[in-house]
Amino acid sequence: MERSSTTPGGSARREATRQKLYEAAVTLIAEQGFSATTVDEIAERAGVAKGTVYYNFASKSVLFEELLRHGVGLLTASLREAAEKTAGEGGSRVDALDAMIRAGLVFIDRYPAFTQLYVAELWRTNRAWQSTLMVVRQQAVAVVEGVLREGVANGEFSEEIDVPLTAAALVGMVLVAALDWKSFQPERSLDDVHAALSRLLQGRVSGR
Amino acid sequence: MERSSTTPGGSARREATRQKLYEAAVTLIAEQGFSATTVDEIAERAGVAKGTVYYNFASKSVLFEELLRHGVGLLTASLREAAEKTAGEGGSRVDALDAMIRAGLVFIDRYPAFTQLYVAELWRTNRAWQSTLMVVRQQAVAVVEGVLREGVANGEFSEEIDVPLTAAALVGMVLVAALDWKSFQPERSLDDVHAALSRLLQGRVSGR
DNA sequence: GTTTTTGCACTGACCAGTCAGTTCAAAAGA
DNA sequence: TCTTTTGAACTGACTGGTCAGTGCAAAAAC
Repeated sequence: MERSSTTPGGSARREATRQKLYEAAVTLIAEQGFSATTVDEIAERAGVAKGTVYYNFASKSVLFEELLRHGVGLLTASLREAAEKTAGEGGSRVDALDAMIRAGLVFIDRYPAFTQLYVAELWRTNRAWQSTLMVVRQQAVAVVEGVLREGVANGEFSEEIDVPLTAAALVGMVLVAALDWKSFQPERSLDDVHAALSRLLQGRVSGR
Repeated sequence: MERSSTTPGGSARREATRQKLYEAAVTLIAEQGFSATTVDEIAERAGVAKGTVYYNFASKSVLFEELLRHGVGLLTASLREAAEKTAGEGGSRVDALDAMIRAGLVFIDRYPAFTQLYVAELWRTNRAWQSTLMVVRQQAVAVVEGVLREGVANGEFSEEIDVPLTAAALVGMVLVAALDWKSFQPERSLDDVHAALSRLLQGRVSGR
């Protein structure tokens, strides 16, 4: 009997094949895009028969959709943790933003293929997983927006900032810088990249 | 007789059909991705026979590649113009960056579909048009890097900034903010968005 | 009279999804 | 302990459809 593919309660075996399929799919789709990646390729790279893909996921789209949910979930948790940690330590909201930048970089460092694929899909319209994507995106961005709002509330940030737009800009800054890092100067250290972005965040670009 | 599809010297008529094909392709590919978009669809939307597509372009890939070249060329020219104009007016390099942010926003406002498609392809590897894309990307980013270097040279920016990384981060900031603007709050004015990003650029976020 | 476009039939490769059958570990039965 | 049964998990050949690209004669545009 088939089981709903929305995760929980699967056997350990099943969960393991799912994981293998995610890993295979993420790199292939990051490189080639969703439509150019065949189910046969995914199965082959995962070391599994094609039928197994369909035993575990209702369709190619569903596999992809769950992959998105899974990945963005990890990112959101990581951002939230970074924000809460600095709050617990009594750090300023700028410190929280800085910690989140680092968390973002760590994530992208660990899952570059996922990040790539996420960016490639995010602003597309009319795709099957569009609504799923909106939901998870909003969860992640909301963490950044939350910190900005706290900063405005306690006077640390100007009341004139546009919270959603500034959040998007900050995310973009980290995203694009990190993807360029991974693509074009992968030998650089995370600390190095983090330092450059910190500087930009704190307006220590102009002046000396 | 077939003609090389690398543009110049085409008749006005031919150039017009090419343009129609670009416009049709850009929206379709932005929405669906390259592989999911069929040549038949492109031809239909352009109001042209399928054979005409192949009379004008050697293949689907070549059509797309020329589209990329064309679009990024427009962007680069626009950025360069913005940078040179403020230089001519004796503005500071921060002013130049600000003018380029505006130029970027204007571009994205006018060609949202192209921008979307460009972002979706930029960090992919192993695609046919990969090398073309690297070249045009570098042309555009180089304009930003140039302004940053001038700023460092004349003491306006810290010598410690990492030019390529900061350039990437700035591009990312504008790109993501603008795509979010177009996708989620399209009613806002360009000036509004520009003001928010200016503030961020000039470090007027923290403090009041 | 040359270039460009049209319309349309055709091909061959490719691919998402299906399904009848296999495997095997663990439960039930002896 | 050994045997049988069960069913979840997996397999891979197969199908039906799709799509990039071709070929070509006739029309339209220049």
